[in-house]
Amino acid sequence: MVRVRFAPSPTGRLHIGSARTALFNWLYARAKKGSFILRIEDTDRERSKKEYLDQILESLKWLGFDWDELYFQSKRLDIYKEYAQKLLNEGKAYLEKPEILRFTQDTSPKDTEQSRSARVQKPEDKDKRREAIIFKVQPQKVKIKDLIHGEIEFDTSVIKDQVLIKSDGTATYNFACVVDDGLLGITHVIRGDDHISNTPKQILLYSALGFNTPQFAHIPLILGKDGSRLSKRTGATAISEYKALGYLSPALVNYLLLLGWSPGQNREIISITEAIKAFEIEDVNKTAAIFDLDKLNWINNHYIKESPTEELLDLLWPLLQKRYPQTERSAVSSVLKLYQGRINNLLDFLDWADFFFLDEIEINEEAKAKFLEHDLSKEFSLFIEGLDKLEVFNVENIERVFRDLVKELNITSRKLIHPIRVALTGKTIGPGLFDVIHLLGKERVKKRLKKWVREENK
RNA sequence: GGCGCUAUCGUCUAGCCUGGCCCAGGAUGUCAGCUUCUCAAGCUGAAGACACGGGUUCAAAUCCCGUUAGCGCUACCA
Repeated sequence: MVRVRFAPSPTGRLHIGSARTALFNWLYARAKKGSFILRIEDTDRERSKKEYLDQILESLKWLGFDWDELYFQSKRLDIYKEYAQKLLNEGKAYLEKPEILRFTQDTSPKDTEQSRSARVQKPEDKDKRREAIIFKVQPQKVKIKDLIHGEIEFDTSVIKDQVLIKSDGTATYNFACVVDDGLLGITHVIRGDDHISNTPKQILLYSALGFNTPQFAHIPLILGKDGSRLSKRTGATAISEYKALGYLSPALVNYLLLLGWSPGQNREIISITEAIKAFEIEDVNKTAAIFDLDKLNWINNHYIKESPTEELLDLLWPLLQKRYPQTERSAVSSVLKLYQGRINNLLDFLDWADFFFLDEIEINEEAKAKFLEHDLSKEFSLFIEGLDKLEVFNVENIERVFRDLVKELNITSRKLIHPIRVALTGKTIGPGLFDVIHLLGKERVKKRLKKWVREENK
């Protein structure tokens, strides 16, 4: 029975990279009909926050990654101590006073003056601090058979003795991780590339503790546009941000799937159910991938285009109410339909279709200069007259009125179409003009056109 | 510094294990054309890559060695 886990720490929102780790774990569990376990690594009291926990859980749900079991490390502190004590009793670990380490260890390049002083305890804490429990690292060769990278060999003689329990009584990441993975019977550890170097330390711990060592699969990291680690600087990084921007969950999952894995047959669009069938962890790439918003947009556009309008409206509705509170839901559907396939995300719609929701539209200055600079009083008045005569105000009739008028005036249709669009929407881009006129309704169209008719013609 | 990971179009990738079908396929993005009332979509086309250097071989993107570059770890963070 396959048992995998995803172990986020609630020190921030769910990151794109973490989400992909979660995805591959979840996918593997579902593909192998195993269990997907969620473990919250909240041992760092200072940085762990309830709101982040809620956010992470919500994001995972939104993406559709349901979990079978849930654990909190903060509730397992005694267990870690117990196992550390066991190693102590067996002579595999020893106690050490906090002071000693501080002055013998400062050899790493990143160990600046600042981080060093940050680590030094405050004098008043001194008495409260107990000795740390340290694991004795035996020099040996450790071989990992990584499902993605193949065989990796480490010489543990270059690894320092590892702290198991810090002098504040809490467990370190590497120790808590191994105790939990061992106790929870994790069979496959699927995690980010950046943990490869932690693996030999953990393997030593597994055997010292008498646990079975799980299989490892280290998936590559996701990088930002500039090739550095994905950070705020390079764009949105949290899943919740993409949700807020109006990206569809299946689209985002589809995109994440394509990052480092390929379903074969040159397929780009794949549903999660199909992915479960086709997924093999061994097929995951070894190379770090750059997060490309253009392609995400393309995929999202595709999913929006394919979605039933009503379903899309369900997703859009909360955003819409926020921006245009007066709107009636039943009126939106037909507008949205015209924009499906034109927008890359739901937020685009709110911007592009604003003229439909606002009474006073904002006219783009450039568009105005280009299409409304000369007097169109005559054309607009005649068009309004034509519309007024219509018994049935539908797209067909509107177009007929327009075509007749153009013929009568002996001008090309584009000479009039663009100015009317700008007058009605404030923009040069948008859906077909006759659809727009029909959607806005006769009264609003007349009102907006009349604004451009000079007094003497009214 | 030490240890480790990685290296195919700008980007995501197929091919690599099992050398020839690859003067490297697809997608996205870019550019051009068609369509058209604009935008988007759609269709057609163009440009665009095996990091570098050595081997092995009749034959190398694919196997071997080296170099370079990027990244990770090297914490009483996770």
